[in-house]
Amino acid sequence: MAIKTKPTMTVEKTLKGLQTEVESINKIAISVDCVIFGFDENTLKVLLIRSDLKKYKGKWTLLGDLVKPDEDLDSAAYRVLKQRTGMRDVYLEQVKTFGEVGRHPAGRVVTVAYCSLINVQNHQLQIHDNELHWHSVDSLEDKELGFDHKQIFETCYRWLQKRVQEHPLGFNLLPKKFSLRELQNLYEAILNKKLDRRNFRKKFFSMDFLVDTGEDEKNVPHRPGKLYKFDFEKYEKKKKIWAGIDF
Amino acid sequence: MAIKTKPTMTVEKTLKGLQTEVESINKIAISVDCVIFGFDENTLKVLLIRSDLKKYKGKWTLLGDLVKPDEDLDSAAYRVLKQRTGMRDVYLEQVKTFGEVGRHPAGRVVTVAYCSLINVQNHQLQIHDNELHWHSVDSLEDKELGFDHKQIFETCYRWLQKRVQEHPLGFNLLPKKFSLRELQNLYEAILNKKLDRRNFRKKFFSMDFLVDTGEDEKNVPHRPGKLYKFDFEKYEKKKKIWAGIDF
DNA sequence: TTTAGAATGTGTAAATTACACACATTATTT
DNA sequence: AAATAATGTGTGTAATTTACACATTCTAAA
Repeated sequence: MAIKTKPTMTVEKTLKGLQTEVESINKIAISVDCVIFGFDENTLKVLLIRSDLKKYKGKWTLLGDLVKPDEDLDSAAYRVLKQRTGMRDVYLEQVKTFGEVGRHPAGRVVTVAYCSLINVQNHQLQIHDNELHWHSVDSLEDKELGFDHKQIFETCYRWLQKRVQEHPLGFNLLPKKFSLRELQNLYEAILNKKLDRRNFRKKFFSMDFLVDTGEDEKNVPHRPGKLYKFDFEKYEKKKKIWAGIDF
Repeated sequence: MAIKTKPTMTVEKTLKGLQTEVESINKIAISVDCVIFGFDENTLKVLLIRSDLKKYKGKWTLLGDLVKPDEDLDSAAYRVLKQRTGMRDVYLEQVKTFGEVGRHPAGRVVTVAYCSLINVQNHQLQIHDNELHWHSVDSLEDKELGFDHKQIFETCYRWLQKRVQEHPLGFNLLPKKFSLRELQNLYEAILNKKLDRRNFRKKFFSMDFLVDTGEDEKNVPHRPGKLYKFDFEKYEKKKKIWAGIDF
């Protein structure tokens, strides 16, 4: 290909000059917002907090905070998570950035949305704020959220629905050891549809990442199922390259 | 689930107060960077420009700019694209945000990466900057880019490879009317592997979104192929819900 | 202790989809 | 007119997905 070009004066910017430019223009703040999913009572839930902003008084919002000047984006998201839930070592992944001019009433704030998956069983006692609550994903359908957080939530939820079918994220929502019924309940809750039990089992067994712990469920009012754990190491070694055109 | 909670003093922030907080903290600038793909001479290419920063003199970089305080992120990306290539109505989608503390030498700059796909044929005369050039994706492998742009490019390229198999983006890289060979060449270039011609055709015909224009290729030194166009409207109506657990 | 209930655990046949593969056709060029 | 080079099409096989039913095991209640 022949691109027609003509020489131009190239103005070389100095580091100093650009620094000034940066400082003069940065009237934009940046924040992170976490869509924190949990799975409990066979229901997919999201952690929300009451807005501390008068304008949105009474409205539920995602957990978020401004990013500090010397802080990585991921670290900021992680900090929010730790501060609000007391949890460490949780699954956290960036999903999308929302930056419409009018999205925040206090001025220009661009926010980076993160999706987090936590195991509610291990950590339920660590939440100490009265205004922090789990909401079933279903119940959000007709709930208004503050800011553009409804839109952010929906983006992250759709992201999760797709992602969970291609990567083994779901296990982050379960205890280390889980029964296949629990796993299926989780997938049914996330995807919001019934799955065939036998085919579901076949699918997961054929992937060959589930390890039989030798233990059974305890305290269930019926025949206990076997408990499995997910072999992340084996998965990392064997994971597939995506292939196949399909739309 | 019973979350143990205790009442806390909730400090209600006023809009004014938060505004001050935002202003005091916003030492972070935000930019957009565009990974602009084109397809020419059966090769996937990326549009790069010479860094205007002394530190990266001589290095190629992505096209980007700081986001203005009163400008949406998407608009900023679109502006960069229009300014540098003179093109309108192009495919543009946000991919990921990069915000590590040390990523920019001039200070803290968080950048939102966009992927753009353009039809080189329609627009090749619009590029007027001598320091703006197409680089084959292959050739980037052993080229150093300025800033963290190599990483950004790689993220966007992998994103494209996956995305193009699930959504009809690819057509944005081709003329409105194209032969199946061109389409296959495109996919082979993006995915960097040979595909079976018959199965490729079968696949696309069975999706039933290709419309026979009745025209043939012109000026080819062999039997001309039929020209097709993609029926985006039909696609929008019929598009599938993704299904199938697989990892 | 017996029985009813409820969930676990397993196999197979049919249908669909993916893959490998070969030859006749059509236009161009010499 | 013949050689070349790419287009255009079909079929058999393997792999995957889907639909579907019954015996087993443990719990809880009678």
